[in-house]
Amino acid sequence: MKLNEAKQQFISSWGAFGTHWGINRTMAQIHALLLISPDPLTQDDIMEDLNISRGNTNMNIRELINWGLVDRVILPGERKEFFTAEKDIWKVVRQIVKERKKRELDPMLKLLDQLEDVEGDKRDKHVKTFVDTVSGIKRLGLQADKTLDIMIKAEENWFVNNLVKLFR
Amino acid sequence: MKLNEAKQQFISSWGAFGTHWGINRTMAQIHALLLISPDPLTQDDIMEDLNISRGNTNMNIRELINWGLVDRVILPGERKEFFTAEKDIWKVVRQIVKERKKRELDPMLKLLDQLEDVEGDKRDKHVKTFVDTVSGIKRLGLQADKTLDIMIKAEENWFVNNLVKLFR
DNA sequence: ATATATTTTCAGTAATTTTTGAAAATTCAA
DNA sequence: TTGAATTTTCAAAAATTACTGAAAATATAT
Repeated sequence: MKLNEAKQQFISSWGAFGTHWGINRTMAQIHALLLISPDPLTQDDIMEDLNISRGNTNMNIRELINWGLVDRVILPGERKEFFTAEKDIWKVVRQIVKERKKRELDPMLKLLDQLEDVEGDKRDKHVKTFVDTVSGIKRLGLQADKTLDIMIKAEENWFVNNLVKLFR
Repeated sequence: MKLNEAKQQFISSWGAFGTHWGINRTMAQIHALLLISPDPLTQDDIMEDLNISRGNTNMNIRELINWGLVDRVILPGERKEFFTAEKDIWKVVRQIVKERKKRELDPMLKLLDQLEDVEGDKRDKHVKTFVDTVSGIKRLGLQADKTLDIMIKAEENWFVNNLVKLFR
């Protein structure tokens, strides 16, 4: 396969995967493009490569920066801003985990705490099933919380070596 | 908080969380409703509880069945079909992991395999960055694949006890 | 067999999300 | 300062995704 074809494939598939994970196609595609670009790109480079509008490009780059996946780079002597993505995939994954944990898991645990002490008689099966379900989810959520925290701090080698050995 | 209010909260939040993970709101809400229902429900029960149409209900129940999260139940003497959700959250999580792995991770690994042997000179930095990125993702993907396979087979206690002890 | 209850399908509609593009704001060099 | 280059914003349009409801198909009881 030629490089250009492969690049197209990669970008388009990365975009499709993104949509299965609640990430919009364009944001995922911009990320993909930057991942495989050896040098930083400008907004215009990205617009042209992906055939998208300036506004769209701008918004999604900003969002990627918020997620901590892309950095603004100022090149001396250049007027335009450049953008670059972290290339170390393990760092990327940890960053995504960190953000999603903060944005989703933490609030969910807070909610479950409130729901857990619903008033009512636990001998009522409706109350019982509700409380048991909520408690079960919370228990697993707390577990995940701990595990992910450690994962966020871990080095890849540490993770790979230890976790995989343990699980084997 | 009263039970009914708590139920509403739970269902609506579960739906919102779903949308962040590429699952449609209604499907997640039906799942939530069944999770907290002590007894199996009919399509009509679900329609009424969630205020959604028959068609919508039917399609999303079917989808939940495809995901292995909901079962059809025939109650003796009853004409209508009933539906029930697996209540053991650990089983639910394993089932979701299993399905998403099959639907997403496996195809992605297949694609990466193809992209990895793009033709071209690795001294060209464009080729090099592309291949390095793809290889890096593949390496992590294979790792995840192994880990998730073991997780799918694991008992909750086994998982919780061992993993958490290891990570502590 | 026939009638009735129940489930499934799917074309059309509605809601939501994403994208565009032009105007406004900002930055920077001279 | 001024003005050109660049970035940002956001209302309107387009695209995508989800939902409805009625008709068709299927199942069950008499």
